[in-house]
Amino acid sequence: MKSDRAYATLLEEIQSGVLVPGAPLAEAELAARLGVSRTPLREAIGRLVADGLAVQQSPRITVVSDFDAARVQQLFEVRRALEEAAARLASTRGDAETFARLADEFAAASTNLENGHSPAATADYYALIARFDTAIDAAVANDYLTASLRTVRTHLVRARRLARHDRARLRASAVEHGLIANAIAAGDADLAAHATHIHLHNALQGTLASLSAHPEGTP
Amino acid sequence: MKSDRAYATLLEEIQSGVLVPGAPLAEAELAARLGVSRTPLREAIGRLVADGLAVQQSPRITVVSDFDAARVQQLFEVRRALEEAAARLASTRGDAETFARLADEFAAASTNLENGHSPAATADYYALIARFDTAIDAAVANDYLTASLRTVRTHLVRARRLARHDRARLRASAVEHGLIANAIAAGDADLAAHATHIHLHNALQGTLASLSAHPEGTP
DNA sequence: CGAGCCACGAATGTATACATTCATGGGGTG
DNA sequence: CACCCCATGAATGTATACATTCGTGGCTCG
Repeated sequence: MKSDRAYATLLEEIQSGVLVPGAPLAEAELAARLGVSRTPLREAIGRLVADGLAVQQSPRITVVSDFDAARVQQLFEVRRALEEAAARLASTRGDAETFARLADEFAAASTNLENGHSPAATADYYALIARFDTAIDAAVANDYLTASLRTVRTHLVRARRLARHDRARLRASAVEHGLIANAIAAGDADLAAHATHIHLHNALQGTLASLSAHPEGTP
Repeated sequence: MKSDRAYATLLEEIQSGVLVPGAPLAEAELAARLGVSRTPLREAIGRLVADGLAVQQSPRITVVSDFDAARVQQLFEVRRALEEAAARLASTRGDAETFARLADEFAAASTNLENGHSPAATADYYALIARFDTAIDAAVANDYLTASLRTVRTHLVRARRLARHDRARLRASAVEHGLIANAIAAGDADLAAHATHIHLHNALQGTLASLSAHPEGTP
């Protein structure tokens, strides 16, 4: 459907920063630019508002939602709550084999990220995280939790772009994910939850540090 | 706006059970019944889908989402994660005076629910809970958490309707809420989180018990 | 007699025309 | 000269007309 394509395009533009926070989402202009009529475009904007990626600034003006360091902290408060719960539930319900294999992949990714600047290594790593997230969702088998996590992950993409983690942080992240995956594979809910807590603490610290280092610059 | 009214009406009908799980949301029929054209009605249905109250069963058929005991358990898993986190954050950030006063109101509600069958007492109690939720949201000051909790609360209304708690359960609930409010007022995050955990455990048990007692009957 | 295919219809998806509201700017008046 | 009011327009909100797709029913052929 055209409304799906319009939503996907606008989502990508917001996540990638083409549409910056505060940018107005004017129907006529976007409809012309995306080559659809206003009807499917309105539907796309409605979904963005439901996601929290856009907000109705005034009754007639919809803009891209704000996203700064304070918002990142708020996002991680929710992320901690949901991912710790998910890690606990996955430990009880998940398939040990699946998560043991993912732990191995995280170990491999950790060493792979050590070698020089393979430009694809970063993308590969994020793809691995996406597969890990999918495995968590499947293990937890809770539509409400999956839906809430989907929203968090959608916003998280914006945080990743702002932060631009260095290679060292990514390598540490891989190790931390390996710990979580192993804990889930072992069925140790407390360990999985605590490992998740540690990981999110480090991820938040790294993100905030990167944010204050390059507030909006390009280096 | 007409789309807002259509959304509010359909939301109310799903929450109250007029529209049962699996009921198809046909655009033409609903548009005629609600007295709006298909455009704002489509927007309303889109919002229901975003809330998870409706699902696209097939590419062309949207129905009211399922809701049974298993779903209630899933919902409470998310609710536990979010409300425990919210209780902790409110303990740190909340205004002690506000929550001390709410604790008093819960105490009063508890005794008020003891006296005979004042039919308005139940409605008053749910209104008090709504004010408590609002106070939590204000104290936490986290848009992402508030948004996630809003979704949970929306679904929770369906659970309440299925369960039809007895007076004793409501009285116990008031006492439990009083404990949470006092813990937040005292700034004791652990106590608030644990009191929330206990409350949600009891609320889930009560709901599931009521559900298995009257699976769908009218007594 | 059964199975498969075609045609028709009813539904959704999209585009566009119409209504409405809010903002802005210009003109008039105090 | 400044302030207020009204008019004009550009935006959104709504209705409707058009396009498209999927399902169903009946007909035909094996």
